Amino acid sequence: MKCMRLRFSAHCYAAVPMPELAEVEYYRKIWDPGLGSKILRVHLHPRARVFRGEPAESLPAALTGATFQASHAHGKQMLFAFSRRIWLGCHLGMSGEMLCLPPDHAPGKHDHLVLYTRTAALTFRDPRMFGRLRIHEGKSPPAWWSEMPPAAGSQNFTPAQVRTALTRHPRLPLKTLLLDQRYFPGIGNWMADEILWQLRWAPATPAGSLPPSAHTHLHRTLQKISRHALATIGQTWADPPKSWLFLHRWRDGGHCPRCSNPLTRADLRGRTCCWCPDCQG
DNA sequence: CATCATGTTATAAT
DNA sequence: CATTATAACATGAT
Repeated sequence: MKCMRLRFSAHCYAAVPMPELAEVEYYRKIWDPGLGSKILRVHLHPRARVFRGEPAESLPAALTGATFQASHAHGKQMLFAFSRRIWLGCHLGMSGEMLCLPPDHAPGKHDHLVLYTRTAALTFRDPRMFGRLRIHEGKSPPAWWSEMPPAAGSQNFTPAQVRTALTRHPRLPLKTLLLDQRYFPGIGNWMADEILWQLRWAPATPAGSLPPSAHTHLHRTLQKISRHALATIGQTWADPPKSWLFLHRWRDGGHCPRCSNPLTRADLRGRTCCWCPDCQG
């Protein structure tokens, strides 16, 4: 449970996995102790649903004897590079987790992939199996990786990218659109709520109803929140400031850190949404 | 036992 | 065809 966020409630601590942009960046680094090491053995989970159509059976032969060379994160995607031009893509889904365990670790019920080095067991664990592992062989990274648009924290993230999303989907609620990884890679449920709360915009606002001047505001807020989250959660799992919605939105009964009025939590297009009906009326 | 979960995707509907 | 809406996926915590 070491890698899970601990969150205080009235009577207990609860473990919560939260695989959005900054959390993914944090998890990416968990395998770092294995960098430069040779993979001595590969364990595959017999069910391995997380491989979904990938030739998982080929992995042990491909990776045994290979060297773990580098890791990258982009939005909610991770990419691990090995020698022999082998690449391993990883998405944490809803409950995925990377672990670096002792080299004698016996694979658990939800450990879908374990790479054993001399000193560590690099593990991908995912109880709900909404996560995904992908295999690629080649000199360059796979297309699904290279073709992703810039993430919101990146220098290359442009107001034009925001404008395209808003104009192409004018009837979608802003909250729903912000979760679309084709335009905003890495933005997940808490980040989308945070962005709209900081902008004081109602989550259900149709994307097409914003004036052009608002596109700039949205672009700026996306960048600010992404960069701040990467600098805190992404580095040390530290919480963002208490003045953000972040710490107040996880359960019913929370209060707006700006106006102290009760927050609303409700379903919006199939996802939990939290907002301040006063600030974001 | 019932409800809910911070993600994605196939399919249906507009 | 482009966009939008919904259900399904699997498991664990409360």
